[in-house]
Amino acid sequence: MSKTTIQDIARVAGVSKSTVSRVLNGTAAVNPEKKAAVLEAIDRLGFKPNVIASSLAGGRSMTIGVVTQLIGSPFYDTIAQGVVAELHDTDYSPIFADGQWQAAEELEAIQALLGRRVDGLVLIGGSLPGDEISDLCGDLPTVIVARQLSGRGNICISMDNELGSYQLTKHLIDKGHRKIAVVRGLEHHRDATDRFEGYQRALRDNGIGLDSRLVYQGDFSAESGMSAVDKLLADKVEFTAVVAANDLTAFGVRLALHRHNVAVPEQVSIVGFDDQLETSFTIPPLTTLRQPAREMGSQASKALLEMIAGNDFSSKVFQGELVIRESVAEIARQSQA
Amino acid sequence: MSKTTIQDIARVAGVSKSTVSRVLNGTAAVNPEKKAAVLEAIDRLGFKPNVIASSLAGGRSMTIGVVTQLIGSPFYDTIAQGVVAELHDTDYSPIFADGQWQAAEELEAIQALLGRRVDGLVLIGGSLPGDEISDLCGDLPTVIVARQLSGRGNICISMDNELGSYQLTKHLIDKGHRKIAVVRGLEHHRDATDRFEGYQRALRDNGIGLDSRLVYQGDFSAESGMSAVDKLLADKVEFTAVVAANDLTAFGVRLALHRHNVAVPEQVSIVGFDDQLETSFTIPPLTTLRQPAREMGSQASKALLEMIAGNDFSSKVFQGELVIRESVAEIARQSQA
DNA sequence: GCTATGCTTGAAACCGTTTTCATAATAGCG
DNA sequence: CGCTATTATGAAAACGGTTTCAAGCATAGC
Repeated sequence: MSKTTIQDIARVAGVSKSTVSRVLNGTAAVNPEKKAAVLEAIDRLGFKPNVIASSLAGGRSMTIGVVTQLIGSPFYDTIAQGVVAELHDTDYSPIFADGQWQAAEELEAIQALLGRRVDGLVLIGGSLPGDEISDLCGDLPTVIVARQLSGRGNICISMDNELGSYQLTKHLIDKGHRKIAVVRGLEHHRDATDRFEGYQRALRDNGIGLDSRLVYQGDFSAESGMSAVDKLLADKVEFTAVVAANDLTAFGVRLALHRHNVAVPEQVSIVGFDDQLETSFTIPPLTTLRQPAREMGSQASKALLEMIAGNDFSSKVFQGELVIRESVAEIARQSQA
Repeated sequence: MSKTTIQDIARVAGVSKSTVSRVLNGTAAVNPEKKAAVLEAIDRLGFKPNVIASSLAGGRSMTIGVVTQLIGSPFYDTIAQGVVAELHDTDYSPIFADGQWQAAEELEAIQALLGRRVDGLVLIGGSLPGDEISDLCGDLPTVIVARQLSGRGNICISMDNELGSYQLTKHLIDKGHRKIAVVRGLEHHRDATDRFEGYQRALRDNGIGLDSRLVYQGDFSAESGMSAVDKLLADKVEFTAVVAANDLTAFGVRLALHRHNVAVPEQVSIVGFDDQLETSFTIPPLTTLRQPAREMGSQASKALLEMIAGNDFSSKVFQGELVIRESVAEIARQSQA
């Protein structure tokens, strides 16, 4: 909390403010002696430049706006961490605002950030329409993570959810499964619908018809996984595997199965989506699809930095990685749950 | 990204900058007609005040520094969410900097934040000595969360880890357990040592001697939980329960036990610490101690806001809540694992 | 020895607000 | 109706830097 200003340094070092500013930013050569004097004054007075003043004068706030959707999901949290981590040894600081998965809140969050004159914006998830984003942000460097937006010129760092889910389902099919239940994620959530598409495509590609009794509308929660199993069992629909909307849902599925005394993976196989930390330690360890969340976050920051530097950057879609653990069993062609 | 300034508004509305500023902040009464004119101009030109300029002039940055320890722990993440959430509809924005659980980094993070002239600081966890913090922050409102610091005048929002662990261990003892293993958390980490203290006190209070073969030095990871069990079993030391440093460690313990075919809770009981989300869905659902992480975060913000407003605030220590699920079984006095 | 060139340097303008201060106008009061 | 107390308002001075501009000075070139 130094009350000393650049002016004080100038006086002590016997130079002008301009010169102090120049040694501070290295924007021009200064006489070594004067430079030394300035440096020594800075050190002696414990001077810390006021970033705010420098922002105002320089026209750049050296700050990056991050809008999150605070839902407490490990996936989104990890992305945010990647974003922050990548900014770590730059001169930019991340400043947060929450959108709460509601378009209105998100808009407000972005506007607040704009008011703070952030030099760039990273949007993690969210539900605001793409062109509204473009309108708001204008030519401000903006990156959207964990969301694919076809809108005009939006840069997105996203995941191929369809493919991931396809791979997962395909894996099950390869292991001999035919009656594969699915617990869908939140209705109208793009990730959820994409994943469901992948599930369907895998079925189609392998000549398996879509059985509507096997699809359950969940919401990414563990509870929805439990309900799905309860219903499946109550309705006496046969299934040998379930693809869950995400890992958390898979946890619910697994517990419900346990409650009903059906063995995993002997009687029913399960696959998740995300590869969150705990997933290696469930019983049995869960086969799932790893999303490179942290890397997506750091890519977003990198992209933003590039754009701020004037270079351009194009969207990037990551592919997940199938991580095979022990929740899927191979079954003989005609066995059932 | 409005390039329009308060000056433009003034011109359009036919008043002076001062008047515009006054209607913006309500700092003084202005003629209703002029006020209307100003408001209409603001609306028409889509004017958004430049927060940076206002910070510089006003001497307050309207920003709160948050230093995190990005370790990807759900507990700390949730605290951060609480902090952000509580700031949500104030005019303050949180600005993050990461300390990475290293004193040097933490110091740097705080200094960066100070350079940005934050109006308050919340430190989540961390390892910087208390008086160094006091030195750095001077009279800047500062709140430390998830850490107890006896230093001069530091405000802390913390958890009684000792008590929590005591309760957990006591619960086990009440259920008839006597040979209770413990997997300790990260060495030298205050939370870990406090929890170990609680474990010891519960033992002592119930006339049970401390058996060093039952204590394993872990590091809060799931892996350390697994190793602990492996070692216990390899050494053939008898135990009927294990208190894990946290939930994640408990997951590891549980999996290792499964690998060795020991039934939970029939043969061995487990308790965790944290009550993270997934904990309700493990097999069996884990008995643990709930830490009010989100609430701690929001309390921190509240405290800070109070302090900024000039009111004072005193430290607060939360008590966890024992949440009993199914990972602990009652055992007859002499049965063993 | 004199001018052209380049490098340092300080003065001053500027960034977009808030806030103080003085002034003009209005209201209150006897 | 005159005088004071109050209120509304604008001009101008901060806030703490960056940046433009012109001038000073030394060196190099011829």
